[in-house]
Amino acid sequence: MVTLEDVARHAGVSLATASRVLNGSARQVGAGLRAKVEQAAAELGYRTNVAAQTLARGAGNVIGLVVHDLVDPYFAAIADGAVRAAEAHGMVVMVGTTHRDPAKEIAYVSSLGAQRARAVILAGSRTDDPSAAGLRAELDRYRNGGGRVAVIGQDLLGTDTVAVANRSGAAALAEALTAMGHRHFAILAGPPRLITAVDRCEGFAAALPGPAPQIIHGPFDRDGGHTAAHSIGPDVTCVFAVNDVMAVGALAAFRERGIRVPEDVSLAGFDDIATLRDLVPALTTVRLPLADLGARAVELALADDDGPTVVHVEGEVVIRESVRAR
Amino acid sequence: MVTLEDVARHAGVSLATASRVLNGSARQVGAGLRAKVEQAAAELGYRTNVAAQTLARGAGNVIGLVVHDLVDPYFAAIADGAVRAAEAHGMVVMVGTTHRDPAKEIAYVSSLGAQRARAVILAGSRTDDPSAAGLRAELDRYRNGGGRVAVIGQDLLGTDTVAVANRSGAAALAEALTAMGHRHFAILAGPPRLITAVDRCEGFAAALPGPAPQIIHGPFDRDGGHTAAHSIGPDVTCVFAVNDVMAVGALAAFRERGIRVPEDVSLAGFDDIATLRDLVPALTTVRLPLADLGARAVELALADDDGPTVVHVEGEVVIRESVRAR
DNA sequence: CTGTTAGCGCCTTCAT
DNA sequence: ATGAAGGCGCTAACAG
Repeated sequence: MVTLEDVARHAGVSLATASRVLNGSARQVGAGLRAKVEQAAAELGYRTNVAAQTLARGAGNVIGLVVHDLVDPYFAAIADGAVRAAEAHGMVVMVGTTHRDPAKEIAYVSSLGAQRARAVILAGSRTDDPSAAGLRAELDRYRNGGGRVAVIGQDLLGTDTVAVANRSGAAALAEALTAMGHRHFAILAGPPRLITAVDRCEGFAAALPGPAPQIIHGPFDRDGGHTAAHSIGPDVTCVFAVNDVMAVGALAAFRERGIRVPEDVSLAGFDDIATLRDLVPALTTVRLPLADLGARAVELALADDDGPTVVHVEGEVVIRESVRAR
Repeated sequence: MVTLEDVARHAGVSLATASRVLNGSARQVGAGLRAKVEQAAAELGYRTNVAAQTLARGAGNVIGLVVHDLVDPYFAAIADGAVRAAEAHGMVVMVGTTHRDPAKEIAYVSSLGAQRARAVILAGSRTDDPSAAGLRAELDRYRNGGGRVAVIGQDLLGTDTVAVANRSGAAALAEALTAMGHRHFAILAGPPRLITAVDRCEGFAAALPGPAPQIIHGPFDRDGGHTAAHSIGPDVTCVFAVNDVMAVGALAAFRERGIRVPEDVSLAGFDDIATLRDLVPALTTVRLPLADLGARAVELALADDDGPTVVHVEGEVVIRESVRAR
């Protein structure tokens, strides 16, 4: 491994000069020496040792991203946006997947702290229960060490956050559906303590003028939607799944039972997952700028503002074939 | 930031002892001191400084993963497997997305070299053209620096590789389709120089007993399949898209033109993307253990064998509704 | 503008 | 089993 010192010697300059041209920011080196150094570096095949650099500088160039599941297109899209934004800032991202295990989430934050990561981005909403205390403590520790934290979802950790307007988005969807003549709804509501799910569910229900909707809880994924769909009451004309992936599960369940969408029942989701755009019937949903969410979180975490900043992101109702007017 | 030295002082032991307790491998420290150190570390909230550790040890704990696009479920699944496997080895994964830009691929490998990454995993097949020379050079440099590299796809870089049996998988599919009575095929073949695409296309074509198939080139993604599908000849009874995502595009194109699948034409893909499992009609395809691909690549790269190891992975033909017997 | 010189935090022989 | 001391490769004041 060739070191900076090798380069300096080879170029006949001091270590400091070599450092300045190869890594330093303010370019205060004469053109002659600069060229010599650059050539020497090229000839020797020098590579910066990031570990040494990080140690000396006291700050690294990694951004940590913690998601539940990369296979879930929701998180994949967020990760994509985050990676792009990080790259634009000359940072690299380290991803951790928790598969919904709170302990792993904590472990990742801890690990990222050890890496002296510049920032950590948490995607996937925190569940409302006490186990979150551990995470909170770990995050505080991380921040005390000088790290920045940004959360995608809701503002409840007192950090920078990209807040998704789940309530109002769901409400807007409810209104659109109501305007199309629907009165009897069922909500595939997801886990009773998952804040994102609860917000969407409540926002939707609260905006309904007619009778209270049937609420069916279950897992936040495809199979959760599939299972929940089996419990839907007979007079329901429109089903709202709190995310697109669940809606897909519901769609499959309906198909299995010979229930046609949208002829027999209308169906709507939330997120507008791109990979699902070719589904038939096309899913009515609330579009979220997923990649943006990730990118903005990175921007927030990297901006050196003082207090926690909260950015609000609205969804947009998109009516497609899976819903039919009554 | 509390350092190891702080911990040592607080525990009344030497720096070396503290190091051995907190990070070293062979545990050669007395129970008494060990306890003291652990308590001190806990009280002070000590966190290993990975950068310092990496510098001192000369080797870090990061594995680099370079993919084209995290939003593509194919890569997302691979990334998922890689992250899990890495975690099992106490490593973390840094992902880079190239969005099919060869220059970015090189840049990432370079960056990972600077990070002294333990290994880099390259997913997404190398294109056959000369621009690959740059990548090759960069990889050699990386390996000369002591890094391991593993490739997912085909064995052509002389590195550890998880080789996907694209040819034989496609051939098996062709045979199955032929056995169902199909004779006139079209292949949505992807880019003419993308090895994975070419192998699948050729493997399929070579296994056909009847007339030569119509071959239509285009991008390797959803829109590529969509566009290519418009050029399909009138007598074709079965279409093979070289990956599932392209098949989805083709499906959409058929739908737009009122061509029914599988009544009017049969359709098959490759990969068996889980997210697409609920498509209607369900896609006939060749199943690949995607997450395994990523995990195995990590295992390969981490195993300290001597020469390059090549692991072969077979696909499995899965017949679903999108194909109908003639 | 360029060179000297301390560290950054940890690991690891080498003695004891 | 434990401690002392020299680096790992780079950056960042300080001097010239």
